[in-house]
Amino acid sequence: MAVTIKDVAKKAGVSPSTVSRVLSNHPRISAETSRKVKEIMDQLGYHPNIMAKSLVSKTTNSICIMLPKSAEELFSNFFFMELIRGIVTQANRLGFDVLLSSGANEKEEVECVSRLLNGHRVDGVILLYSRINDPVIDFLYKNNHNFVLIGRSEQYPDILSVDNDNVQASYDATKHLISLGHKRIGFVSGPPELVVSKDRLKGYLLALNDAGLETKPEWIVEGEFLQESGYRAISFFMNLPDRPTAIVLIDDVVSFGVLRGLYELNYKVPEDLCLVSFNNIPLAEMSTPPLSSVDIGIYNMGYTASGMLIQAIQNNSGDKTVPGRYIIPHRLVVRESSIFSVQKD
Amino acid sequence: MAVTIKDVAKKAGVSPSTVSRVLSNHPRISAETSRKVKEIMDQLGYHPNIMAKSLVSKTTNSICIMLPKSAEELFSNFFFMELIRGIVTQANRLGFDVLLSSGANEKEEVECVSRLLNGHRVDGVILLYSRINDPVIDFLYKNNHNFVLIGRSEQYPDILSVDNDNVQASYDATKHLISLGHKRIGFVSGPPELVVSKDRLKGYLLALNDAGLETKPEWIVEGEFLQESGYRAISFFMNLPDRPTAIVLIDDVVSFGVLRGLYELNYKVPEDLCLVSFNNIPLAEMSTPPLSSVDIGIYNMGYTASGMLIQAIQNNSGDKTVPGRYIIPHRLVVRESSIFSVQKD
DNA sequence: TTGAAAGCGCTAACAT
DNA sequence: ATGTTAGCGCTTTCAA
Repeated sequence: MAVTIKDVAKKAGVSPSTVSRVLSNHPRISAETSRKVKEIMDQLGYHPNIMAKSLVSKTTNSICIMLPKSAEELFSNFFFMELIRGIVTQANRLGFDVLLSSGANEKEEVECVSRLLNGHRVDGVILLYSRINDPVIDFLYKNNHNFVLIGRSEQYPDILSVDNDNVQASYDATKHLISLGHKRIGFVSGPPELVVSKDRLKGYLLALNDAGLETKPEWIVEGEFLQESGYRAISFFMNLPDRPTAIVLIDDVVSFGVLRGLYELNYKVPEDLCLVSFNNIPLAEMSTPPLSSVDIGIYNMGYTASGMLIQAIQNNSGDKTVPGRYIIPHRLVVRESSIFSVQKD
Repeated sequence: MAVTIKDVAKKAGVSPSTVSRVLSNHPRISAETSRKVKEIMDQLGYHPNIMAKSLVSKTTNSICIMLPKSAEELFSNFFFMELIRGIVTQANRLGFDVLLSSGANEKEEVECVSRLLNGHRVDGVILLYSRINDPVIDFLYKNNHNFVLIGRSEQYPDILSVDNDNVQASYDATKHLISLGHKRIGFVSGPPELVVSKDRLKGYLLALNDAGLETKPEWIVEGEFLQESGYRAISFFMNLPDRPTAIVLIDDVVSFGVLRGLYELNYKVPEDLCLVSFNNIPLAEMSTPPLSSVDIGIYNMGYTASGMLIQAIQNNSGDKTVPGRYIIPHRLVVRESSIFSVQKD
């Protein structure tokens, strides 16, 4: 049997409550007793039972990360790992543990957060994705749980969320290509049910409109956050009669597929086609040619989301002065994949 | 206040213990009461308090994943994300939650697992890495905790672990290059404190020896699981008077750095240098040229480790018939980066 | 088949 | 500054 607070109390000749006070650095405890109790504690190898503490304090000092139903299909792994690193780092710094969960589908996801939150297993949840019309968000919102979104919700614009200004980011990326003289610019998007796909598409269209450039439905293709998407998209694009001379891509990984496809078709980047994508993963710098990419501060998003959630949890019995929405700044990193200027035609 | 077992009991006109029995599918409970109680449960929106249950049952149905101190520096993110996916999937399937933790250094890591395990927060731990002389492993082993290692321990060969036969895998990769006629083969290793680096180096040397080929200290360089390592290594290799015509690399990501470096130096793969690396990440297939790589079944390793740990936890009060060590099979996937045969010289 | 009661390890009034 | 006491919500003998 593990050593409990009572064992420590007995051996130290004090009451259990005194030991408890020492544990939580209660102000009104004599330095002497504190020292003695602490000594006995590690003499006995005492470790507080976290479950017992949680039971009475009604707080778990834990948060939960919900992975999307099929992380492997939707996103580049890099994105998630980086987000998670940020979340875990900040949570640990603030004395919180992090639980990782996922469901096979939306129903399971709801059941999962419900079990965890209502079962007092965790104090709050971070969703790593923002889907349009998400039942998980509905559940969390309606039951007044603590949660923060990576991204944003269209239905509930005021909920806690950490996001980029994806419209602006995409606008910037597109603008960059326009400034190089490109007139025909394509867009490879992500899954349409994700808010981020929608926002980036919007920014792209806005930039073209502002520049008075033509937009064509066939210059926009939807895909996933996978190389295959880029690979497929490119054979489509390059066969168009009026093919784009540059494209904006939802994710660096998609660019890799494009690069591969272009190589096989014997096209050169940036001479035949300029590329700008999002996320700026480390590999972007090392590809041939190095990829222009919008750095969106993924780690920072995770870190910030984690801090926001924990602040919300701790403020919960007080005033609700937590800001609703936090925008992580983005930064376009121009590399070789987009340094080719188009000749006047 | 949340609804408790008592509220359900009162409303159903039974005792709390009956409700508890319904919850755990106790055999001796009438179908009628069970039905009625369950009805009341979701009528009231009852959710069992996981902490309270843990406190009395002395089991948490949770395991913990320890991330290495600086995941970002040591390994490709892909590797970890894939491992984690496997662990979480299997754990959830078996009704376990997964906690994610990390420490800034080895001391913090020990403190962390100690707090979690001794504090009855989790029932067991999975270590995602195998370092030589690891104090975390010491701690876990000496305190008789439930844990499994991804990799293996040299000090404690009998502990639960999931691993590849890395010596053989590296032997196979090297043998493949030898069979193409290469006589001068280099090796880019990982951090020397990792067991996996040691094992793969061993397999490489073994293959060269078995083939009666020369080995040279300058054909072996140590690095990290980063592109930069490959990038640096290659400028070193290519300046050697008797430079290798092929290299084995510890990780695909390192190969990407090599590819970039070779491109800048105006060398061609596989004509000037053949490459084989480990892990077979999705990008390996999409690089130019596609990379030959040893698939080590990362997801499977995580999945298996998770299952083993949970089995160990559940068997703990019974017989110790859990197998100590599980080897995940590997498979060399040959692609363009290594299809060039050397001419007889 | 069900109920009563004790207790898991801890905290937090309320005393002193 | 410290002790006493009463639970937190659940499971589990023991009795009925």
